[in-house]
Amino acid sequence: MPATPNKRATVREVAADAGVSIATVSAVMNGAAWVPPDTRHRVTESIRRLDYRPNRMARNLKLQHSATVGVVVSDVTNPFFTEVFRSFGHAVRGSDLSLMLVDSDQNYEIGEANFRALVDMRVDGILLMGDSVSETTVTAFVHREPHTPVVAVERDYARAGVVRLLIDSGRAGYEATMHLAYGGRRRIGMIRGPSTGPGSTDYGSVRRFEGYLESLNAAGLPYLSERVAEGEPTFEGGAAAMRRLLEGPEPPDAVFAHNDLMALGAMQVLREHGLGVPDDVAVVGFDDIPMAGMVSPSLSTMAMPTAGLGRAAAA
Amino acid sequence: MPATPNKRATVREVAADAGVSIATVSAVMNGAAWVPPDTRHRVTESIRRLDYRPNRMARNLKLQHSATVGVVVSDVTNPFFTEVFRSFGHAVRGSDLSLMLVDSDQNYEIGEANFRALVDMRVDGILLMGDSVSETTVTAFVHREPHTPVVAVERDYARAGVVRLLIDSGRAGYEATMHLAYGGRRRIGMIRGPSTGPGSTDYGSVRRFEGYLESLNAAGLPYLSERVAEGEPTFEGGAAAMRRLLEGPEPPDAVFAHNDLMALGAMQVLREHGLGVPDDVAVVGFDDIPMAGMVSPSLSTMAMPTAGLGRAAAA
DNA sequence: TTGTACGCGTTATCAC
DNA sequence: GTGATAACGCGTACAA
Repeated sequence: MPATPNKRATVREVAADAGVSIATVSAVMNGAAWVPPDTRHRVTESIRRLDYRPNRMARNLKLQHSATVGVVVSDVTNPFFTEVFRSFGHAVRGSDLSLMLVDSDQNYEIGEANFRALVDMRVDGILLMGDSVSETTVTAFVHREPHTPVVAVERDYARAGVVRLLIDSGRAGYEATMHLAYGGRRRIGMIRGPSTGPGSTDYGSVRRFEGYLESLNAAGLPYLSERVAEGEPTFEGGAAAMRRLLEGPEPPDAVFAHNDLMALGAMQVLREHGLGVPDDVAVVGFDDIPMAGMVSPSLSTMAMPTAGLGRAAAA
Repeated sequence: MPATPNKRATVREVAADAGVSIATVSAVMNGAAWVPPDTRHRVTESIRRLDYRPNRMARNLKLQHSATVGVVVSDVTNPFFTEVFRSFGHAVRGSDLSLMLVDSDQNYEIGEANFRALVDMRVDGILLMGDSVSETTVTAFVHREPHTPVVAVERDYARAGVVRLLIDSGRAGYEATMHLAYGGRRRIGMIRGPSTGPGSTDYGSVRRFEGYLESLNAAGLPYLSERVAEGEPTFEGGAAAMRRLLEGPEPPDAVFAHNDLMALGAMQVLREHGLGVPDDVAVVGFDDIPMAGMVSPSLSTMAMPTAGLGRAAAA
């Protein structure tokens, strides 16, 4: 281990130690080719000995950027989001920017704060997952800072200049429901995401529901409002919604859930009620999180992550 | 929406707009009590109109801190970690510091890079979850910067001055195994975490195994090395380990897994092999992630998160 | 080739 | 009460 001084070294100290000027040190740090080998070596040695690391705040301030892309996610607990985050990380591996994740805990207020914090920190890009920052905030930012790319997953910031990564939720919802209808199910219910508050403006939230409706119609099945329950896009939200569905006079024999987390919650409740899955009630999820493979039958959709997100990293 | 100039406003512009000096603007921003109401109002108005937001980089540079605590996690995909992260977030809610999560993707190199990035960014605290940054790195940092608290979850940085949050893994491992023995199981195997590379220095990794051994001994059961398989602390790691366990001449009739993710992976494999859980093979996990409630029988341990972590936030 | 002086946007410390 | 001004640490023209 080096001499470990009590205070962190600055360029100036390194320069003094190496007997050169700060300009030279900076040149060495940035790998300028025109520094004489012996000088370069002396500087490198001093850097090592003093364990010098450039102050990132000062550097960022000067350079006007942070070499960082911020990711704000509405629910860090949702495996789908962490999975996308992970593949996004793979996509930017190699480029020297780092990824920072902030969690909004399903809360608009926190989401906004997170977004602003990222902006104030001069991140070089922002990735939005789930619904936790308002359209007006994003629009205002994109308008002011057209140079920093903003990409949103499954969220349709219509009027803003943001890159949108969308699954064809309408079609997927249609097919999921159709799959159930072909399976002979007649009382197909749906557990949908929030239609108000955080999550309500998710692209998928409305699209998947629309797909469900269309499918019902195509299959000649009636739409009954008591067959649809909504809730937070979480395990608990799905469980609560399922409970409500079970309270009706004629409980569904199949359920299409907004996402896998909700589907899992629903299955939990069904099991508690002694109902067999899929014998008594079939359940179809959405997102294809790894955990989905653990339970009986669960539809797999979605295909975006890595590929589409790698593109976003380019900007 | 305000006038939205193309460039972000600085203190100077606000000062000019309000007809005061930058010192006054700064005073207003920081809520200094001695600014006359009318002046304060004029400044506030300018701030609003110009949509001024202090440059966080400059602020941090001056203040020598970031009002941020960094969390480096070895596997963002592990629900246990995100769950702890979430409760940590709850604990610091209210205080005005923000949480930033970086993922090491089960990789020492990335983990080190993440750690350094956080350090260079002058975070006010670091939370380490899982094993992805070496002891020497942490020790060096703590030695140099004794003022910034470092807390590690389930990782024993013995010689460093870091706050350690540990579950009594030895005891839990003992009890989990004992539970299986009482249930009449004789061929109790274990799927343990890595004994080398990332994860190998996890406190729990060695402790849980020790607990398993002690329990075996206490129950008068033999320890057979072919009953123990190790792997990465992931779903896939658990699955692969289970497969290896099944290849032996006398497969186990019960398995204690290092964590829930591995336990889930093991159950998946058992199901593939047509083995009943827990009839043919009982499985006990560790961590009590929400998903654990989805499957047949799964031990619940651990109790730390919010409480213990709130304490760390204080520093 | 190397040294120097200035700017990045804030905050804090004095004079006025 | 308010306004200059000096840091904070780094990058970089520009001058030597």
